[in-house]
Amino acid sequence: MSRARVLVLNSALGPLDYRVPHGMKVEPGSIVTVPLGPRQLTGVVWEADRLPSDAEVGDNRLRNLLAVADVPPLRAPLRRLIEWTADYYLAPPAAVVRMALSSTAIESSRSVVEYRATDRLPDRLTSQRAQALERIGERQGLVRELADIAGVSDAVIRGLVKVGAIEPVVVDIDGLYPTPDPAHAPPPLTGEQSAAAEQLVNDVKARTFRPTLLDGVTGSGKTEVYFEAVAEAIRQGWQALVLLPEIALTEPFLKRFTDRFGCEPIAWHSGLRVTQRRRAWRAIASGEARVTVGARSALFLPYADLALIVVDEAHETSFKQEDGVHYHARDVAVMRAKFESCPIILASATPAIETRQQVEQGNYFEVKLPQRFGNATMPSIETIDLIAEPPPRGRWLASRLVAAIEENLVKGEQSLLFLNRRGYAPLTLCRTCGHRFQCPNCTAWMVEHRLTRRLACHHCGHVEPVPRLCPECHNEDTLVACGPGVERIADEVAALWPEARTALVTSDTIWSPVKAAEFVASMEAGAIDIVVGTQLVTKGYHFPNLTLVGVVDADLGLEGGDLRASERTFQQIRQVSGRAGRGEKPGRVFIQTHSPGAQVMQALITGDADAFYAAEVEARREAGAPPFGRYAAIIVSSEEKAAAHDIAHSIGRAAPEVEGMHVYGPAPAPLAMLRGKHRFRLLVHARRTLDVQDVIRTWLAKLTWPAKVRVSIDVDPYNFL
DNA sequence: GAGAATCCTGTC
DNA sequence: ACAGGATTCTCC
Repeated sequence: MSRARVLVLNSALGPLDYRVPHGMKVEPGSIVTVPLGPRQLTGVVWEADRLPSDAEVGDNRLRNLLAVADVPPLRAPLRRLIEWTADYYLAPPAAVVRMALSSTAIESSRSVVEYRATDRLPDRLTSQRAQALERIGERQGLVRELADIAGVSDAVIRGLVKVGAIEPVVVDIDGLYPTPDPAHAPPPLTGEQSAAAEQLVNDVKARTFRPTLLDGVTGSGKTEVYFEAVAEAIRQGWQALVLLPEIALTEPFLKRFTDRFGCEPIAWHSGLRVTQRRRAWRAIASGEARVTVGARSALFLPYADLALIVVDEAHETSFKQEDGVHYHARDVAVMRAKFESCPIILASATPAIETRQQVEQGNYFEVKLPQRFGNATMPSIETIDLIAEPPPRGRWLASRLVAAIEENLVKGEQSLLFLNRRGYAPLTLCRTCGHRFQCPNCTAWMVEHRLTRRLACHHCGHVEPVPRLCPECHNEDTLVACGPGVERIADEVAALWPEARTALVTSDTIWSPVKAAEFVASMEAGAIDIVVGTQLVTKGYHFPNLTLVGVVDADLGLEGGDLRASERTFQQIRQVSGRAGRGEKPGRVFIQTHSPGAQVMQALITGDADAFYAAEVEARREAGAPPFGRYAAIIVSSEEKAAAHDIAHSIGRAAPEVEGMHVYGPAPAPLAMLRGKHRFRLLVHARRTLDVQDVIRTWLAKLTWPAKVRVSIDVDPYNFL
């Protein structure tokens, strides 16, 4: 009799065995529907010897598989990647496999009914109906999606369908995507660029695992160079994947891609509608989707014939997933390339120390682009010592920076002010009694947002209106905002230059690819003089008329002092500096800091990245920090403080004595309370060669804890908060 | 992860 | 003895 081991999409469950009924054909990777008690679940058939089950179940107790999905089985390289990820990041395999399956993608129907407005208006146009029709406009989608867009209930939409103001449209989900044309508009490349491109193209042709760091200064044309490798994959009829760190970057990327290849690639991100997602998934699995661009999650899609992976802005820390499975997309991408036997390109102007180290050790190859494209030169960089020349009281821009912006306005060139802090002020307190507004769910101050007139917690999303009275001493109008956020800088800019056209760029104002596109368009049209923005503006954009960058508070990233603080500050400021002077005109950068003598600041001024990195690498080596040693965090959280505390301590007491490993804590995690849960953290530090995962696995396997306590493990943590 | 089964505890 | 609340077990 034929049995199948199935990895069901439920992290709490181990693998389950089923009987394969007569006439049904399954193989490892097949996506199946299985019965579980009274319910039905989706799962993936797996090699039984690779997924040991905790207790063998006899043949007589097996139930039949219900159905096999009409999509290609997950291929072996992806299955190995899922196993590797679960193993390395100490996550349940089911949680990883879930990232590979878009649950809606595997439904068997070939078409789906969407709805769109007609030009007929209903006889009875209620306010709800009017609102719905106005907000829906030209859009098309499922009833549920249209209702969301319109801010009305499903019933309103269904009512409009009934009276003919909205009509159904049958959408074929397997409709064809256009194929990008490698010969559409190849750009002229410099000698340096073509040499780099040729190397990468050859790697694609060879179709073997080969990781390459594409190390090019900002504005050196990295994208144009790796596009040649993408072009080769398309020419061969294979697939390519480009990973970007943020959705905000996809819009400009799509435009550049279209200019080069004549049509858009497949975009994969959280903002996709259900049908778009389903269609993209199926096209990727069938091999029809030739080039996919996406955020982290695109990494686990079931590519039929993947021949190239590009990780753009590979140094970005947002590639590290901070909830669910704590994976680092850059590292997992390398593993995927290994399992798929294809080249991978890590592109960055400021590569991470870990990546440089891999080059150093000969594990990764390196292709360098040291020159800016065309006549563009690197911007000049100077610091402004906030102690020697402080801004006027209640202001945040020093006079030298103000003067430079003034000059730029007169010349008709654009300026950018960078401050990596959303909102108006990071802390609000009462002048009379000293009361500080803290989030009720987290150990964090409430951040004032003047645009929305709210106090918001940036960790859990809790919002409350800004009160007029102090909740503590009930005095009126005694609340003061402490410190600047981007909104406050924008206020200062408006006060200094009331006639200047300014734009505020943060995740609060640019929350969709469409918004990003609007911003880019008005920048390019010259309709903006001064941009004030968070890290959202530090990368990816190319504005030739932007010639001045001011870093409002360069010390911000150094606070907290985790092991990557200096590196991150260097990368971030170097990236934002790279926005200046990308065209014909030279760029200038001003860095406001309290410690202009600090090594990071000196490295930024002189541009001597090598010396900075050498010093950082030495410091890491001495501390046994990554990449010379490893960390893993064990985070114990619970709504009950005592429960979290007790379990954390019993885990600490059970810590094994292992040569080359040390356990710190437990201690209250730096964010001792997050989203209403109390958190304690143990930090495991180990030498590089130790299999920490295995140690932690056996260590925790001996312990039990009640369901109200959650224990999560973060291997190679980035966020020490 | 959900529903059923079982275990605990306070109250009469 | 028994409600009813919390916890644990079972799904292949």
